[in-house]
Amino acid sequence: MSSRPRSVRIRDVAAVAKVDPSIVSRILSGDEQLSVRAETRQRVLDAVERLQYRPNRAARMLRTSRTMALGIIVPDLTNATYAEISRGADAESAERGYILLVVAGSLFDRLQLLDGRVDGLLYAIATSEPLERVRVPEAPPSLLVNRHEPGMGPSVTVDDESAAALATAHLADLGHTRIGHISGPPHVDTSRRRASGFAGELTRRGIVIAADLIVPSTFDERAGHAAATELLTRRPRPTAILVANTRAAIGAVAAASSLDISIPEDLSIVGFDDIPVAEFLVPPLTTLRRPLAPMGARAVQLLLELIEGRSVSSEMLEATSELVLRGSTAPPR
Amino acid sequence: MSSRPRSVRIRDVAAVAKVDPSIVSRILSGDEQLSVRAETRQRVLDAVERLQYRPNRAARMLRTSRTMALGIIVPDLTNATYAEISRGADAESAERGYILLVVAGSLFDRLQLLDGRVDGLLYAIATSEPLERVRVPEAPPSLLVNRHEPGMGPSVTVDDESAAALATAHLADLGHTRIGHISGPPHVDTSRRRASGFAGELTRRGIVIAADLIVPSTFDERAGHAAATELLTRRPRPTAILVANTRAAIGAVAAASSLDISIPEDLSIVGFDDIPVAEFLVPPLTTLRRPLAPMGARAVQLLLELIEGRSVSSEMLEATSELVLRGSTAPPR
DNA sequence: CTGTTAGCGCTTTCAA
DNA sequence: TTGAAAGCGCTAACAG
Repeated sequence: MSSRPRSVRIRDVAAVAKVDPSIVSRILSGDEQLSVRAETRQRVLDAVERLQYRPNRAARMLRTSRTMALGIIVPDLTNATYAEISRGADAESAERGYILLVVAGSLFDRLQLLDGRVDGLLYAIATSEPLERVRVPEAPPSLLVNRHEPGMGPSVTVDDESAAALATAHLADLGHTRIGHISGPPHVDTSRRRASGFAGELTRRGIVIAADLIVPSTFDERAGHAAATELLTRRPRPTAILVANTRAAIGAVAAASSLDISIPEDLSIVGFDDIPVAEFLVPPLTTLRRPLAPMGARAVQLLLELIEGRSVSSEMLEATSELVLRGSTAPPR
Repeated sequence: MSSRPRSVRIRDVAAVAKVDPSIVSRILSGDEQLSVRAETRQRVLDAVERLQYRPNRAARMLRTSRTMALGIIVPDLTNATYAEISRGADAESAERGYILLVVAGSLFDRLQLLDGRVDGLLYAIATSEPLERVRVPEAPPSLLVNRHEPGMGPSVTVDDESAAALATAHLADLGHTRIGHISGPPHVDTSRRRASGFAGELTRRGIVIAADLIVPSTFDERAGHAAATELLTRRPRPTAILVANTRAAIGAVAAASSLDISIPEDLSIVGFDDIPVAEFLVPPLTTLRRPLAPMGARAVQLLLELIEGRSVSSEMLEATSELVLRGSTAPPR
């Protein structure tokens, strides 16, 4: 039961350096206005070093009403897409002197516990989170990432529609005409933009879209498996599928295998988001590499604007998605 | 540039309820000692409700020297094993009134930014993080999870040795005698305990262990691919491989496929950790389901002990691992 | 059963 | 170029 040693306070440093605490404070926070003799500054720095002084975070927060932390809420930590978005957000946060805190789970549950710990919040929620409840009193400035929702405030997205069109064009170029789409939850705009890119490209090429070849799903393997099974029992069977998420695409590959359908001979598959596992599936998965990290980084920039009181409007990133060609796509046989 | 409205303070609530701020404070923090008239309590609660009062976190932290937050540092967010450990830790934290903050990256870089934001820290670092540097002044009470390191303070692990033995026994029972092991980094005790469980079980059965059938690797698909390629070009070739990590196992499956070796006919594979994707690989992967969430939960319990000043010793969980039989293992042909 | 008081450690405005 | 003073909002010991 060792009681922890009392920590070093700014006044201890001041005493050692023989200056006033306010001088120490201003030196340490890099106050531009301050003019101080080089020798005095050195004395202070030495004292800080010698005493191993670390400012008390709570006191600083109380005084400045700033936490210098940002949060990102993700539906679950298992999703590599969010991991990548977070990575970009994290790097940008660090750049700006903030720490990014990742919290998993439902937004609504977490808001109270997060209250007062962050200056702003990124919502990376592609799931069916009841977004209406987000506008609660304890919510700090916030920004939606990878999703846009009218009335929900500003957001950052990428051009999912063009990405879907790019993948669809690839499949059509290979000669596929009966192409299915396993889409995300229909109430999420990201899903709708992808579906519309898919349909638009087919229309542009004069390929008729069978309505029953678009099957909604969610973002995990099991749901992808179920959706693909449904799609692959349709007659005539699609010869290619664009899957709106790589985890679901993995499920789709498994479903094809259960049905003894070979990839890519009998079925081509393209998945959204080039997560690390994609390259090592059998066959390696052709994917759409969306600019996820840049999206996370941009989200932080905009959130910081918001925190500083400037108004911000929703943005779609200029950066485009790239098609990563691997073994899961081929001409129909 | 709208300046945010000044927030409601405890004294505002006190004024409305016509009591002293200290009464409000004690009612809200559930002070047992306090005896207060039911009617007074109600007046306070009503005022809190009406004013939408939320205590200022920084002030509370400053006063109590407690943040009521715990942190967990993971090497990267992409790893489903850590995600599962975090899930368990998160649930237990919530139970105890704490929030769990997840931070990705290198421990050493993050310590400063995390300083003062958490009461304790879980290190879920299976990588080659230079652990010596952990003992820096700004480190709060901490606990190692999924890894034990002498001199590094208390840890929580599970019985990896028995788990490895269990998987090895399964392979031997199927009739395999030439079994390889793709292990984790040799300087991590978790890897060594697995390798020792593997070797022990073979010895117990009188199976000779060829030293060149144990190949070290790290925890991702690419490394697993490389290690498996190495292993599968040995002659005579192993007919089964125990892989110390599921991401590496995925790489191993890919390597077998590149070499035209069929699973499970020509090669059986067992991976550590039953991550969601395992069930949907082709073939579905036989895995060891370690009690990851319980390990995370127990880690939080012990960390809380540590924070309360009690001394804690390293623990290995009683809960055992379970072998999840799927399609990647079969008798040798 | 309720109120008074002091102070956590810091930053910032103002004065010298 | 440096110092003095005030106060952020809360809790806890003590007093009544």
